[in-house]
Amino acid sequence: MARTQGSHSDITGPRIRAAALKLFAKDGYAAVSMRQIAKDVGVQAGALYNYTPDKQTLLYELLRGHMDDLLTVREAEASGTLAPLEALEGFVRFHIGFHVGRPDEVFIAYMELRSLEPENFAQVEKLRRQYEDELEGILQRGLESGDFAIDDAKIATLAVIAMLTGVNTWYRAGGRLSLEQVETIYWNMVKRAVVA
Amino acid sequence: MARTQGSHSDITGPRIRAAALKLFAKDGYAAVSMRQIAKDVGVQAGALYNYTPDKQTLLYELLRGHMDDLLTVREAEASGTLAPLEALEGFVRFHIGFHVGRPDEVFIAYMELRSLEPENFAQVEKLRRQYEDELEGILQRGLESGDFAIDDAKIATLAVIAMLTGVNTWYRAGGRLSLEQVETIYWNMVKRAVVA
DNA sequence: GTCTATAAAACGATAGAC
DNA sequence: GTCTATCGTTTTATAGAC
Repeated sequence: MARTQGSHSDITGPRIRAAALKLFAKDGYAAVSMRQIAKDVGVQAGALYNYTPDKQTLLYELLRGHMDDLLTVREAEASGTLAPLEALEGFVRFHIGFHVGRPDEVFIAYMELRSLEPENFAQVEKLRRQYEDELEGILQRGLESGDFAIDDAKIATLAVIAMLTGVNTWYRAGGRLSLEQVETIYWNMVKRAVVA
Repeated sequence: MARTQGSHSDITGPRIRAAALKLFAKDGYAAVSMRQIAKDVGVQAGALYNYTPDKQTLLYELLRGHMDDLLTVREAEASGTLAPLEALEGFVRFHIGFHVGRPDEVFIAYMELRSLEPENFAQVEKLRRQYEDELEGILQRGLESGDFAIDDAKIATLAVIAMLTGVNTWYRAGGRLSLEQVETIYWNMVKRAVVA
């Protein structure tokens, strides 16, 4: 007989977040009900409220956690002492590698920003801006050193990030190209687009 | 006294589509109720069903109409006789100009694809693919003629479109750069990224 | 900590009067 | 063609038993 009641506080919390992440990515925050999340986890809807005060907080914590991960992992890998060209290559390869490894998180981080209430939106937006600022700094340094030839560092930043994040719309592990090959193809395009 | 009843078939239909477009873009299809759309138009919810059989069809017709516009306008402007370089420049400038002029349509065409039921999704997706194929053809021709130096025409297609569509996330008419300047900045980046 | 049960509100869609 | 009224369902969130 399967147990239908009992204490599972250690595992139910993460399972709720995993289910919410998967369902929000597939159907969108507004289209997913708390009952669907509960069913996916294997508990009744009321039990979810032992782990989150409401649905909005559940979304916010997913997006906030994703941005925290992004900045933490990036900080551990980045080096401030590289020349602009090497710094840019490092950023491009990092961005692709990090993002293709977390397709659901990346998808909701982009698609569900508007589902956040204003205060939550502002928090997440600040972190996203912080991430973009690193790339803009690299491009600006390369522009001033003469290594890069771009018309506008801010626009180039947004253009490069849009191009790189687009990988997630088609890349699937196990396809005809390895991750390293994909990184190299995109790095070649970025390099040619901005390097003098 | 404002009239509260009467016949307005000529204008109510377009007003419903305009309101739905605006609200879907702002809050997302699933988060917008028929009552909200009706309120924005200035009619009662029941009246909407004189113009659309259901909410899903309303979304489908918006997305379908946008893709039809895109392909129709593009067909009128495109020329099959240009050399790869000129054809590519024409595509880049067209894409940016068309998309920044229709921010709400572009936004829902991308964000609400998943809100379409399978048959509707397939229809819209086919048109999107058709649009991408023109760019892929230009890049493939340039690759074969030796005008372009890219690793993979399909990936370059997706990379260029992702980069160009990203303009919509930040461009606003009346900002510090004119549309023509923005087009030129992006064309410079695309040109350098793919031209041999 | 999870269950069952339910409160209170909102939803998509329809019926019938005018 | 639009209105009012409503049906039947689903929603988020809570209360209280275990």
